[in-house]
Amino acid sequence: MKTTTAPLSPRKMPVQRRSVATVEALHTATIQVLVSEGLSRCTTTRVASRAGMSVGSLYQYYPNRDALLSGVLELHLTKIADALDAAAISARDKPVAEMASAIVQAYLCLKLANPDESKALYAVAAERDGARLMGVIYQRMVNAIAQMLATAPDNTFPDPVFTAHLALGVLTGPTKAFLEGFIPPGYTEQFQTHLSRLLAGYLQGV
Amino acid sequence: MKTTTAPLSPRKMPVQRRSVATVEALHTATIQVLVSEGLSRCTTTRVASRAGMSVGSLYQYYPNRDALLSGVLELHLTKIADALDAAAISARDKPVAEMASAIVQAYLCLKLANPDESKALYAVAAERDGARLMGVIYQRMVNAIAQMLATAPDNTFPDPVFTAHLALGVLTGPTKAFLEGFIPPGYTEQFQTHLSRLLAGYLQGV
Amino acid sequence: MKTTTAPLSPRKMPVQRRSVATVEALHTATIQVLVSEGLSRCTTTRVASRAGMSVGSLYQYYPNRDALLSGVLELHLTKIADALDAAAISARDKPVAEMASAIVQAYLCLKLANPDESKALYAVAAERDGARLMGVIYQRMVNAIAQMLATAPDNTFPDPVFTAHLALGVLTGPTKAFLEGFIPPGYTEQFQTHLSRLLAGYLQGV
Amino acid sequence: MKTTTAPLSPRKMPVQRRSVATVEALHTATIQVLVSEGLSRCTTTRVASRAGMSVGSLYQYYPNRDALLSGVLELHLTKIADALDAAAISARDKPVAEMASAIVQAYLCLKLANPDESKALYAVAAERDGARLMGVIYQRMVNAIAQMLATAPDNTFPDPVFTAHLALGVLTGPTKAFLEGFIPPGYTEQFQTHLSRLLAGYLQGV
DNA sequence: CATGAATGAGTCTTCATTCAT
DNA sequence: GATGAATGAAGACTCATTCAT
Repeated sequence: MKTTTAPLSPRKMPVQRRSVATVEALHTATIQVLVSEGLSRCTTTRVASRAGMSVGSLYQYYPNRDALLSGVLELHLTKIADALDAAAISARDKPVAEMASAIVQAYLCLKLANPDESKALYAVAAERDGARLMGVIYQRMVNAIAQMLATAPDNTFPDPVFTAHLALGVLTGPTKAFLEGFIPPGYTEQFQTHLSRLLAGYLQGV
Repeated sequence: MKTTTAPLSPRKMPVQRRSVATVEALHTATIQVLVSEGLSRCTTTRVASRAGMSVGSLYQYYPNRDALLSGVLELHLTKIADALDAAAISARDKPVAEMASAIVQAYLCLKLANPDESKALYAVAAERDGARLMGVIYQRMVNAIAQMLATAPDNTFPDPVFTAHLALGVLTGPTKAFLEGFIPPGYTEQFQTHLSRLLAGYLQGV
Repeated sequence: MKTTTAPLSPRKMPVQRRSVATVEALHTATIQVLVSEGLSRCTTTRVASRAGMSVGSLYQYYPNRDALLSGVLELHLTKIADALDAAAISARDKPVAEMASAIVQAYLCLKLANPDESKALYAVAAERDGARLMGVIYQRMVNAIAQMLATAPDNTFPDPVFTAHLALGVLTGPTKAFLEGFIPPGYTEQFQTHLSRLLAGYLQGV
Repeated sequence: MKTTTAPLSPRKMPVQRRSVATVEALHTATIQVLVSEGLSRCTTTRVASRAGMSVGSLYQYYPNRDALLSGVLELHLTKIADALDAAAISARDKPVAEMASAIVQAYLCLKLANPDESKALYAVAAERDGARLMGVIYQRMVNAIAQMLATAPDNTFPDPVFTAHLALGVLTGPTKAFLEGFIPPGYTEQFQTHLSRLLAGYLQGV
């Protein structure tokens, strides 16, 4: 499928290339099925056929349904953690207000970029395996934030990790409400502004 | 469901009593199974037998599995919304700092009282039907908060509903992290203090 | 299915009665499918439908396919071991020639009574789980024979267990050939006679 | 299968050499997989990869899974039948005691040489196709023994074929018990002696 | 009303086999 | 010829739901 015949090094790449394309197709299909049918009706067969392949092929790339779901979730969470990481590093030694808006921006930017994906994955993250994964990535993000906070020139945090926990919670909570559609989409602008302000306020006041 | 009619005729009492007890047993059992087996393995048979009855009896009280799950979730969410409602009403006309701690207190008090229940229900809330329900209750809570905010003597909110959205997000986000065990349980004390301060800071600064 | 409405104690028996009948139906069906389709095509669905029930019902009685197959095999082997046991006990203190014909008779009697069953189960016994089971029952039979041999008035066996092993092998080997149809069915008479004589000869000569 | 033509043209040699080697590799791999995974998990892919080749290549040598399994079984049985044949021919005109030990020796020698192989193939022989094959080879062996018996100088067999059947059964039964590990390996020595004596006794007494 | 056996649709997963490269 | 990805039929097993007792 999708035999993107590259002009360069046409020999060995195909294997890699096809794999990557296939995996991507599966990810996309998984999210589509998740969105359109919900987690419990997101079956391997359905995902495979939405991805334009047979079940058998799906199992060539993922050992089982959980692995597929976890894989998709992991990719999503990793992208966000990476972005947050990068933002947290860039914002080191900046005033806390800038730190706040840096991570809010990084987090929202990705989350709101693919709202469907984000929303669909909440259910996956809530299941057994998903929660485990969440925990791991969550810690990564907390650490990134904590380390950033420790460099703040205009404030000293007695317990940066704990503060980071709250900061991350402040990010995730309202964002989820936004993605679930509880907060009307018209508020997008304000949403980001307020979140930054809210977070900055907290960080300054600790 | 099955609103066994008014408590007028005393002859019906026993029946209703039994019903209520049974429904309660089912709720408890559901949560236990949810905790021990996870959502996907939370089957009607398992719930029924954990509740000490037969599947058939379960279906006397709930028309199907989804209704059972929704029922449990609804009860949980309603309790919280009620508590929040009450707190929001009590805190009217108080300074925003008091408002903040009032709703934080009300929310946390219930959520942390049955952490297992709360945690188990995240998965239920993430599925189709659960999300619908969440939306409804969420709006209730937002409204409660918004109306409270409108009475604040020390601040005027240009858009109380929007502010309420953020406020609620601030409550849910960190709390979820806490319940999932991402934030170590040792922080319980600090957690509530910081959450109140965080929220108060925001409400004062809007 | 097969509501053998007994006249006596109609209340609680049904559960037992139905179970027994159902299990029996499953055993019979299993053997029929084994005979007609072979082990690899002996699927749970096929067995269930041959037994006149749904797959689900089958799984109410056996946790999985292996358990079903093992169950059928076990019943078969146990019947034989029981018969052999009894024969071996009866033949204690008898001359070895009588011992020989006693166990040959007991073994053949059952094996040849249901040749289809016996034959069909060879494949089951050859698979993983079957072999384990075989080992257990085999030891039982060896012990029964060995203990019988130890009481022989006209011979002393230096190692009755080992002799019993060979004796049992002498029973199983030719019998299998017979059941598989390698030895023409016309020889039934002679078969038993020769087997007894063969065994007696060995036991006398040790 | 695929009887790669005679060794006349030397140009073909390499090809044939490769074929033979490949087939051998497949046989070995099949037995290894059989031993380690059991018959039902002995898949073409697994066998191929254990043999260091791709599934596709396997299908170059065998039209399907059954053919592979049958091929391996056939080779095994043929080796034994050949050995028995040879022994039976060599023992012609010898006293029955010598005949007995000749065929016992020939049979056991091969069977015990590769106990894993022998044991693994019992399951294959028990399935549909295997049983057919068994029948064919079994007849060959019976005939070989019968013809040998007919030349015995010290006994006259009224029905040499029938006697051969029993004789062969006496070989296979205890041997299987031995290979399955039911008879402790320590008895190897005695096993052969007793088997010979047992068989000789029978042949003399007919 | 309670019970729990029966049902069978629907899942996940495996594997023999093919065929484009 | 070799390769191994793709296919999809088929099998094991589960579970929501019903209904006879």
